Amino acid sequence: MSPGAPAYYLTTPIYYVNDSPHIGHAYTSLACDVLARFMRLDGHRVHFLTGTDEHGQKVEKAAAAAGRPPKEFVDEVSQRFRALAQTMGYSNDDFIRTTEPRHIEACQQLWQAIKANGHIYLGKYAGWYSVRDEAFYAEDELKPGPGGQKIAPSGAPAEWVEEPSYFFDLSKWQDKLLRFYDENPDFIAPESRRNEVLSFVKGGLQDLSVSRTSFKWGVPVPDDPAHIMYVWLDALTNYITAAGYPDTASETYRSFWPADLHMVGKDIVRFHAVYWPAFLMAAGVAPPKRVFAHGWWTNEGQKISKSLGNVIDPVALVERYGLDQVRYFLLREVPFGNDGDFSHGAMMRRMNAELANDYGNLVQRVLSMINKNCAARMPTPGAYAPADEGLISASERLLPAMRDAMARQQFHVALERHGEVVGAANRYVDEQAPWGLKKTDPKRMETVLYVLAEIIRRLAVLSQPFMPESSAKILDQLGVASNARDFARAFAEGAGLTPGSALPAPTGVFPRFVDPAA
RNA sequence: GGCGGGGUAGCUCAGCGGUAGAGCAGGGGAAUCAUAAUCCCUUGGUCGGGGGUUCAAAUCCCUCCCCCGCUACCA
Repeated sequence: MSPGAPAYYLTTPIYYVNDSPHIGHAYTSLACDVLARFMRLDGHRVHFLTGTDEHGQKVEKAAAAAGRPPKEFVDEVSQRFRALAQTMGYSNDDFIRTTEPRHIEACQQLWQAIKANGHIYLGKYAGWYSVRDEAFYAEDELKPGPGGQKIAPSGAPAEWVEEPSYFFDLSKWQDKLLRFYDENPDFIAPESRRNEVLSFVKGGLQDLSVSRTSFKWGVPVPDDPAHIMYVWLDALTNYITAAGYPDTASETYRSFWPADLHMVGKDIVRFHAVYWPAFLMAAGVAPPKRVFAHGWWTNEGQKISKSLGNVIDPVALVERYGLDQVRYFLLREVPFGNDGDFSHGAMMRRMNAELANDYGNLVQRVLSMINKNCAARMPTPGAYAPADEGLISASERLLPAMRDAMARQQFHVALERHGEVVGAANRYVDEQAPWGLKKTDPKRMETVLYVLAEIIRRLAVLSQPFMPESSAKILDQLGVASNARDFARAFAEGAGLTPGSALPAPTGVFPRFVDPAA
């Protein structure tokens, strides 16, 4: 990638090490991975970041329960997320851990910048706390219990506690945030989430407690090590840590910050779209360009929960259906941003109808005709007929169409456009009936098969971000050089397939799923 | 309660002032190169209920009924 190429920085949230990796994690990272691959192929210098959030009381307790020092404990459990990245084929450029020195330094520097600007003050954090739930509750959430006790919604007793805490003066940021949203209408997507954030901020903001003294496992507050930084100030900072902060003069920082996109689940929009830009503005750091909040999955129509025991393990899906098939399904099935339902039936329909029957079979029927009728060599085209031109031009319009969809994170639209060209190509095969031309007009047959091979080349180039392995197999079978698969080269003048070049025997790329139960 | 989104064919959804659309599922046919894949045609809806505006309303207004999200400091 040339040094002058435009930079593109995108992030997943850092995943809490105490969780087991599930489909939610896989989904967020997958969306980023596909976008990262797309942008790389489209000539960008991409920095794709993911990682783990390793601090907090729960981790401290879990480590203690396991009888291990916290650091040793997180070294082990964070490995599960790196393994997931491996299994799912993610192309992240960095994997950040909040326990790394670079991150601790960045957090403390950011804290000092915010404090130096007068936005952090020492106060007292007071509230109704339930030890059993490890959570604070608002007055109106509590019910009166026996003996004047306050009872939390969970049924656990709550007690009034006070502890010294540093506060961030979030209450002063309402107007600035609203102006920021107004000036950056694309900052929060989709629209529905933007509305929610706007109404939340318009409703008024309270100062935010940003330190704790009740546990130790976290980033120490500069000049007051009795406090550790609380939750989001620590976690969110990872995005600038990985860009090189506090070294704002570094090449990395100047290229990649502000980030182009923070991909998040809908449950954590507020932290990313309200607190984070406020923290950064308070420190004099530019806020990110965009936050996209995607939806959640249900399992066969059921809400997913640990207690129901219907958590979806992405690794098991990949073993059952195949990596590219799962990648395709997750991004094709649901308008990105909406909630979606994962079901075996839907998975099977997509992978059989759209991948095996439409796309895979298109490739297979064309390659085997070439193999059998053109002596396993790329056919030589004659002059193009209007039908040929029509199909070629449809494939040329596909890149800009997909680029536009990807810029808006509308993965399903990108795949839909791709599928439309697959459909057009299948219709073209039937209309041209090259098997009939074999006897009547072999020159024409060669032209038709060449046009089809060209269309397949472009389709495979464009499906690489979504289905890297399968697309590579197709491009290999067409004899496309591995350095000719980026968009600029693949769509350049004269980038077409070489007539007469020898081709390997075709092998199927998208197997049909046969249900053993059926 | 407040704010926001939604209720359209069996399913998932698009349409948002001009006499109802797509994909899948269902039915019929063509073709036979191919992973029994492909292609063509087709059944199917009083567009949540009621009222109103308009020459004309899924589409605008009013009202009622349902569903979902947000309504702050576990991540």
